[in-house]
Amino acid sequence: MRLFLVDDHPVVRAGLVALLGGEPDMEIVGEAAGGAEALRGITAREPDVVLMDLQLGDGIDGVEVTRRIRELPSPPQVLVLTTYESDADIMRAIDAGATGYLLKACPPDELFQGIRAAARGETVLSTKVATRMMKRMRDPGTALSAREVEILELLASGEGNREIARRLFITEATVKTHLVHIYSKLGVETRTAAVTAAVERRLIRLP
Amino acid sequence: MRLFLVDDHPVVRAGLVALLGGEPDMEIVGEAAGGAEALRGITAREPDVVLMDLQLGDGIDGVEVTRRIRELPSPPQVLVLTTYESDADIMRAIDAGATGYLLKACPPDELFQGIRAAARGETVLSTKVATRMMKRMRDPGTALSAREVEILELLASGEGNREIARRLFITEATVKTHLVHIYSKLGVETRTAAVTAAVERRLIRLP
DNA sequence: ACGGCGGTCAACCGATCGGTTGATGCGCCG
DNA sequence: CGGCGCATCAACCGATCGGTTGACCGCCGT
Repeated sequence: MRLFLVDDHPVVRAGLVALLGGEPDMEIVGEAAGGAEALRGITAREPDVVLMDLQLGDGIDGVEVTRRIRELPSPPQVLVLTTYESDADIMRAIDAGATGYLLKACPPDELFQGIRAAARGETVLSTKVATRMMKRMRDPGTALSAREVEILELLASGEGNREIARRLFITEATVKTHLVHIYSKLGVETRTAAVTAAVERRLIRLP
Repeated sequence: MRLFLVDDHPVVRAGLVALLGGEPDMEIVGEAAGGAEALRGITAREPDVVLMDLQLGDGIDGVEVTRRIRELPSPPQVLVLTTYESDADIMRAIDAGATGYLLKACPPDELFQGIRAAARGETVLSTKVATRMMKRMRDPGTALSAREVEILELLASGEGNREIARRLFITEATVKTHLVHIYSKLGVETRTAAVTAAVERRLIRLP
C-alpha cells in the first residue's frame, strides 16, 4: 500500500513515517509540507492513499488540495488527518472528496485500520467526528443560511449594524432580525461571541 | 540527556520518539497526554528536559503544567513545542517559566539543537517566534500590555464589560478605560473589530 | 393550493457600549 | 527626586445594540 503524507509539521511527518514504517503492508512513497508540493509529488508517485492535514501554512489549504487531487485522473483516496473537528472543516473536507476524517489525537491502531479501510475506498470517521456528524444530522436547525453567513462576515470585520445594512442594501431592522437568528443558531448572545463561534466552526475565515 | 514528552496527540508523541531516538545523546524516559499524568510522570522520572505542548485536551493547559513543573524541587527545563505562535501564548509560556518556545513546523535540526540548548539552561526561540518578539520590541507604541491582552481574551469570548470586570476583579469603568487604549493601539473603533484585529496580529488566539 | 421557510421591514424599549473628563496610586528610570 | 506609563476608579451622555412583536412577500415542495 503506497502512502503519501501532506503535513506542514516536520515533527508530525517524521512521526507518521516512524509509526507507519512498522506496518509491513504500508510504504511511504512521498511527503509534502504544502499544497503545490503535494500535487506535484502525488502526480509523480501515484500513491494509493494520501494522508492530508487541513492547515498547510502556505496559502492553499488542505480542503482545496483534496479537491484538486480528486480531480486527477484515477485519483488516490484522501484521508484527512488533522487536529480540528469543527463541523465546517469536516463537511468541507467530505464535500471536497475526502474518503475519511481522522484526528491526530486518535490512537495509532485507529489510524492503521483507518488507512487500510480508506485504501479499500471505505469511508472512515473518528468516533468523535462521527458523533458530531450525528448530532448535526439530528438538529439541522443550526445550519446558517447564505445570507446569514454574509452578515457574519461583515460582523467579523467589526462593522456596526448601520454599515452592514448599507453594504447589503437592506435596512438596519433586517440586519437585527438576521442577528437574532444567528445568535440562536450559534448558541450565543452577543455579536462578538457570534464572531468567535463562527470562526471556531470555520463558518467564516478571518483575512 | 533524559527527555519527557507531553502532548495529547499520539501521532506527535510517536514522531518525537522516532526522531529523537536517532540522536545518541537523547533518551526518552516518559510520555504523557495530559497535565496530571505529566506531573506524576515527571516527579517519578526526573527528566532533564520536558517537551511541552500547550493544548492538552483535558482541562489543565500546558502553561499551567509548566508553572507547576517549575515549582517542583530541582525542576527540569521546560521547552514548549507547539503549533501556535501568538504573542499571548509565547508571553504566557515564558512567564510560566518555560526555557524556550519552538514550533512543530520547525526543521528537526532546530529541534535537536533547541533541546540541547534548553538542557544547558539557555533560552531558545524559533526564528519565527524570535522575529515576532523583535518586531514587538521595536514598535512599543502598538505593544499591548499584559493586562490589555487579558482583556482582549475575554473580549474575544464575547463577554460584556460587566462580566469582564467581574472576572478580573476590577470595575466596569476600568474595563472601559482599557478598551479605549486597546482601540487606540489597534486602530479600531469597536470591540468586534478589536477582536479580529487582535487575531490577525496573533496577539490572541481563538480557542 | 396551501404551508413552511427565508428574507425583508417597522416601531419600540431597556440594556449596553463608546467616549470623555478627571482623578489616585504604584513602579520604573534617568 | 520628578516624571512617565500602567492600572485603577467615578460620573456622565449620546449612540448603539439586543430583543420583541408583528407584518409582508416570494419561493419551494408535498
